Amino acid sequence: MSWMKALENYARTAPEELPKDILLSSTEHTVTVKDAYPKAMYHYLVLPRLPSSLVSSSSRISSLQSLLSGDKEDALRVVKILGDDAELAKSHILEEMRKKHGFEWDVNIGFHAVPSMDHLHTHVISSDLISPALKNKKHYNSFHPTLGFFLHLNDVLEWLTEEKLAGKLHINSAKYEGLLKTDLACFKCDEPFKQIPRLKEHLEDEWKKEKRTAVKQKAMKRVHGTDDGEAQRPAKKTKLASTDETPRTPNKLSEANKAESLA
DNA sequence: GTTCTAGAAC
DNA sequence: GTTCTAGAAC
Repeated sequence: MSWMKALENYARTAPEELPKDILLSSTEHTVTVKDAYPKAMYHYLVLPRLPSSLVSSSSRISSLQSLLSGDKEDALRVVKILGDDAELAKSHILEEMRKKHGFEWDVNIGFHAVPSMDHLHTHVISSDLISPALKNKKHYNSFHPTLGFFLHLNDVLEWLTEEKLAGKLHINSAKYEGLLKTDLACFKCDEPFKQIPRLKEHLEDEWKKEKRTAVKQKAMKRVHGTDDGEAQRPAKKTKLASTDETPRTPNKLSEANKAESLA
C-alpha cells in the first residue's frame, strides 16, 4: 500500500525538490505542505522531516501514538516544534482569508487520533469544512472540532506537560474510530443531518452567515471605532462573541482518554 | 488516503 | 428513476 507512505516521502525529500505548488515552507526540522485532498478552503500539513535529530529513532515519529508512547520529553519537543510551524501556517492562512474574503475565521491545529497515513502529521485546517474533497461521514467527523477524533495540538501539549502523566498515554483506537460513525451534525449549530450533501449545503450557509456578520462588524468598527456601537457604554452589559479565540469546551473523549491514562 | 460501484435510501 | 452510502480494492 504505497499511499500510506506518501507523507513519509514528503518528509524524506529535500524541501527544494518538492513541487513549488505544494510546499508552503520548511525549516531544519519540519516541512509544511498543502493537503493533496483538502477538506476545507485552507488545509496544510506540518510534518517532521526525516531523518530527524529530534528523536533517537525515526520510528518514533511514524504516528502520534508512537510518539506518545515514548519518552515524554522527546514527544514534547516534537509537538512544540510542529505547533510553532503550524502557527506560522495559520498566520499565512489568516492573511489569505483577509486578502481573498475580507475576513478571518477559525483555523484548527491538531492530529487525527487514528490517522490513515503513516508519518506524524499536524493538520492546519480552516474551520469552514467546505471542500469538494470532503465527501463522506468519516471525512467530516474526523475534522469536527469538538467531536473528539480531532485532537487539538494544545490538548496534546497539555497531556504531555501534566507531570502526573509520567506514565503512559495510550490512544484507544477502537474508541476513537467509533466516533467517526457518529450521526452527522453541524459543528456550529448542532443541527442534525441525514445526508452529507445536505450537511454540505448547510455548511456553506453557515460560512456565508459568518462572513456577513464579520463584514458587518468591520463596517461598524470603521464608523464607531469599535466592534459594536453599543459596546462603548460600559454600563450596558452586551454579550458579544469575543473576536479572540474563545476557549473550546474540552471534548469528553479526550478527557476520558486522559482519565484512563491516569488510572 | 482515494476510486469505484452495488444496492440501499430516497 | 436518481441520489447516496459504504465496503472492496490481489
